[in-house]
Amino acid sequence: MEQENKERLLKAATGLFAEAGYDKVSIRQIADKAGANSAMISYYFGSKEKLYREVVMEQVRGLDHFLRPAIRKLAPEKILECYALTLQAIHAEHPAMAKFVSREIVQPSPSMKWFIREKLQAVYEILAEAIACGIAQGKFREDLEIRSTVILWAGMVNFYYLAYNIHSKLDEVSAGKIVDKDYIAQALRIFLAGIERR
Amino acid sequence: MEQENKERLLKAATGLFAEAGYDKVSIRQIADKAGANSAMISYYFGSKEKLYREVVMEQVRGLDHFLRPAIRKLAPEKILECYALTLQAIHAEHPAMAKFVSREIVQPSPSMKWFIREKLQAVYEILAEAIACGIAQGKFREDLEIRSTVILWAGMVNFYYLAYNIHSKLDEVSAGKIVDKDYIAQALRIFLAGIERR
DNA sequence: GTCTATATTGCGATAGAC
DNA sequence: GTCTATCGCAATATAGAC
Repeated sequence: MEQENKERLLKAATGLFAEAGYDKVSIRQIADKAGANSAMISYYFGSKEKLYREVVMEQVRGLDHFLRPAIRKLAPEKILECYALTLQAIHAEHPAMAKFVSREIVQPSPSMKWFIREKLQAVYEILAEAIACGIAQGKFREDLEIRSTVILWAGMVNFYYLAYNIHSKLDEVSAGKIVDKDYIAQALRIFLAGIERR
Repeated sequence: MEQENKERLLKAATGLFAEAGYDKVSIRQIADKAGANSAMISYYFGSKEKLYREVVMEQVRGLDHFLRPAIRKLAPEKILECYALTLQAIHAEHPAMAKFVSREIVQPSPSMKWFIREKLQAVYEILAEAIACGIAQGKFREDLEIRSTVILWAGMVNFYYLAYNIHSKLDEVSAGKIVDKDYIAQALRIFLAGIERR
């Protein structure tokens, strides 16, 4: 019961930060949403920035699933798929989370640069290795420039979550919305068909 | 000579906003960079927000090249290419510009929502029509879900600029950087190969 | 641990001299 | 048109009572 407040603050902060970003959210808003006092943020986390840091770290930890050593042993196309599925899983757990991760990719908070850079570098290296490996195995086209190819795949996957608020409102005429799973599946189909050797 | 200050403020604001975003930039910073007085911002633009609005509008106007009526008459794959080239041109003119456009796509400023939505809707419709048209002409696969396909292409193009600061520092070991033109060319090759009917 | 009250800072905006 | 000085506000952080 004692730690309940801390947990509620963390949860409230996650939702608000994800929705509106660091600057647009005040510690009072967070405290209100958590049903706690704003002074509790300093008490538990030290400062708003440290709270934010904790939130981001918790979210980005979702990427660790993709960073398991076992991943590197998969077939190249499976590695690409796994990256997309990991982000999808993060997003499924809480619709605001992947947006969070993506936002930190685009504009890392100053105090988190080291952390983000380290994570992204690791993710990048696995994807780059997968592409290189696929080329070496004759599965992917030889003329692929590896770095661009990695960014392309990251773009196809991340942009969907980044722009979620926008595209979910576009084209409202047509029936139904895009389903995450279908989007990812189609992305993978198109990308693999696009880089496959023929 | 009289209007020089206004112009310099606009220029300084563009650079700073593009780099750090609206919230992280103060009117005093803008004035300093422009070598002007912060009171000049109210004088010329009315408020910080109106200055921002002017900056965004000027940047987003770059998209108008893509919104020319003549575009719709091009072949589907040419339309896709034109979208990418338009963003590339925006970016080439000033390395911070496309990032700007992309950021407003991801998180439109409250006061600009109407404007952004309108522009994006128009861009989206042209791209969606191009995809639909390509399918009808038997050029693209029939199983493509149009909305997802549009977002995929937008993602491939936009994410490159969004994440520019990051990926330009990744993989520093390898020689040279990715050239915008080459990235776009490869993106188009992969995407078209990925959606083409076979 | 929790709350109130407040210290402190930095911001956007403006009044008014020149 | 441009500058200085300052107002008013909102935000973070903290001291101190309970």
